[in-house]
Amino acid sequence: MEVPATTCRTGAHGTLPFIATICKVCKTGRNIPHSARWRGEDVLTPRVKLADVAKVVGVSTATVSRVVNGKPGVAEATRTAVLAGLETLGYRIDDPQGTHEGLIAVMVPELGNPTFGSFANELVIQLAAADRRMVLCTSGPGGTSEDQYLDLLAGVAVDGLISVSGTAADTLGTNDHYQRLLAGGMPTVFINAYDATIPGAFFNTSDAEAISQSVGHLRRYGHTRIGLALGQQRYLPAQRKAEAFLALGLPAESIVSTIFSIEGGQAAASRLLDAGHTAIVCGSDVMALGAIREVRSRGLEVPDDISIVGYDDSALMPFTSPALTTVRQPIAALCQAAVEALLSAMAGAPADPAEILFHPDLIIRRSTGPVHDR
Amino acid sequence: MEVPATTCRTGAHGTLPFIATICKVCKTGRNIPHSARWRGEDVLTPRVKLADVAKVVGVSTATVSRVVNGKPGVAEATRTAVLAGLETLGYRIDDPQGTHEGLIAVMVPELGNPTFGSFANELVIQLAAADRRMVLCTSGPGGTSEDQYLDLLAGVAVDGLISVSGTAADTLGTNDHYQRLLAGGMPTVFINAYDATIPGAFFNTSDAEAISQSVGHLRRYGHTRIGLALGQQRYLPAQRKAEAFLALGLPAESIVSTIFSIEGGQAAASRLLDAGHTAIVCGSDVMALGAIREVRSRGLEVPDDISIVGYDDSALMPFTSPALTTVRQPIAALCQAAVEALLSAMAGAPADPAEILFHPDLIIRRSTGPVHDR
DNA sequence: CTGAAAGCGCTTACAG
DNA sequence: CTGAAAGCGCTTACAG
Repeated sequence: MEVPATTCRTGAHGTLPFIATICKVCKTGRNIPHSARWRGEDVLTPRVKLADVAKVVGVSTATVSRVVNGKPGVAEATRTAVLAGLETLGYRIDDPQGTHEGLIAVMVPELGNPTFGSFANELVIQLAAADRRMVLCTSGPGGTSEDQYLDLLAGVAVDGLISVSGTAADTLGTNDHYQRLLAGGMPTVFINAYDATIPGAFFNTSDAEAISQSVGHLRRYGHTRIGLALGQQRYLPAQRKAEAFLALGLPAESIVSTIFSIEGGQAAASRLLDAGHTAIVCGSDVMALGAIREVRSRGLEVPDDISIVGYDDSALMPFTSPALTTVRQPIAALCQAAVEALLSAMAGAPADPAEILFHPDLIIRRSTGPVHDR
Repeated sequence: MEVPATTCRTGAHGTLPFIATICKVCKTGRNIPHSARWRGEDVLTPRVKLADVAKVVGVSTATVSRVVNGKPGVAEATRTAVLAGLETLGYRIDDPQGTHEGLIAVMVPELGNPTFGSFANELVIQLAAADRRMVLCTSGPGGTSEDQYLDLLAGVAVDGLISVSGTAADTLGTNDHYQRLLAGGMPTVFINAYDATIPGAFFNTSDAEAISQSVGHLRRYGHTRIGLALGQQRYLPAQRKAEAFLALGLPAESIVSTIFSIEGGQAAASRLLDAGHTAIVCGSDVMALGAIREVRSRGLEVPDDISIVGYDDSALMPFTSPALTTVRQPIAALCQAAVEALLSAMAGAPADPAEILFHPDLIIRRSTGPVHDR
């Protein structure tokens, strides 16, 4: 099998680094696509023509053409014979968009946070049940950006998009890519994001509810100096949690924004502990683990000295030390609603721009307890 | 924008459930692909023809054709003018394979196990550094099967494949799909799998080394009744760990195979504890957490009564109760080697079928301790 | 229902 | 280096 030259179609823009790459200058691929090779097509033997099939079956090319294109006015017997001929000769229909089975793309931030893995898992299952295939686009720091993925999707046969905690949750920055995709009619649905300028369907866990459950639980244990450790303030869930926190009569000084990671949780906890808080509500379970680490690094104990509440109820949280009290996102319900909305959008239903809030559940484990004055 | 009818091209096989689905009977899509809509093409206005461009630029269709196809023998000035004309009129080249930028597909089992999330994260980063885009195919129970994904890949523009702990690690069952892809020249690379009948490159963590480190550590603590809790025996890593275990002089009765999950770990531990073992080496961290749960459910403590060793050193294991002693897979090194091999295969380097073993590290935390006779 | 033939969009020797 | 013209594979009125 001959390896085709690795230049773009024009041949004018130098050699391309890899086979089947498109040329950055003219956006054109090579003449013989590399993918044709592993599809098992022999690029050297000419492909089957309509005329070949017509000759074998003993009909005109017109008739074969009609069958291939599903035009009416072909006797059933003839159609069957032609279909058989197409099959045996291996005639391939030229589909510029790439014939495919309604592939769904799912955008998720980095998979380091197990919650996003759970969303992905739940979505494959739900989509598989609807006989859909899903492909995951993970961005994450150091990886491919969400915008790069969205550009990519324009060149790949994708029929629907589910975005989980994506840039549409980022209150800074524009969502041009999503705007363009939606304007073009790409069925799209969002989980844990909201952008009023995007006419999409948004399915979110209620941050207000999560905060009120967490704070209520701590107050019942007698805590009054309650801190809130959040990730980047530019993300909507962080903003909403902060608002809900203030709405409960707690002071703005008790809110610390760092980043959504173990280190971020530890840093936020450090400042909140310095300020004399006896309980900390965290923006994610991962941050909560960082907060616990900070408490212990000071020779204190959770929950004897300090209570910690997480958010997400991600996998394995029952096994942490101590088992984490946290607010469970209703992942299955969220995914089910999102998939349903996506499928109906794909079926042509008119877009119904709205935000639907889902109620979380407080899962009480061992990281919270009665206040203990220090 | 008109929504096209949702029937296949032949129109003879009933209505398709969704727009842009292919017909199960004739494998044909509809006439107007749905994807054309969100790409912003107006399906109702005819597309730009070569002749249109020729007229505007003031050359013959032959010249435009030459430029589009990169044929030689066009004056540079003419070529530039034509390229400009193509651009302004928005002429689109019909690329049946879908022009794309060398997309890489990564197959991973379910993301419930954080280790697979870590592999995915590491691979996006490494591929992004090489200016490659990656798309994740998660199988997992209840989801889309690996074989379904592999079939799908034949219809999508994918230029390379990395399979992590896939069916090629399954010693039962055939790997026809991989065989076909590889035979067709699809650049493919495997992580944590091995199938001698596949002429691919395999990058694996040494199971023998992992077991010998774990057992050695426990023996140093005085344990002699050491059990091994594994997942399905059909998977190669389970088989290899069992072999290594026996090679260390430990009895076959001390090996229990269940499944790779918390429940599997718990069930295996239950049988091993009944048989009087004082330490259990597990096939994954997730199984180890199940084993710890079983120990505790019997009123015993880890590591005071029973020592537990995990495998993977997945995310968050330092935060479990107790922090898990485990064997760390060298994920970064494994991914780096796999990506390098894949890129060179994509660049046309001859396939180099071989298995390369990577050495793991024992991470000693708090779930292991001196033997304590019961 | 079917085919001969005209037509369409693109490519490619051939002539200059 | 460029265009007129023949050719290719497919589609589509039109005639029967």
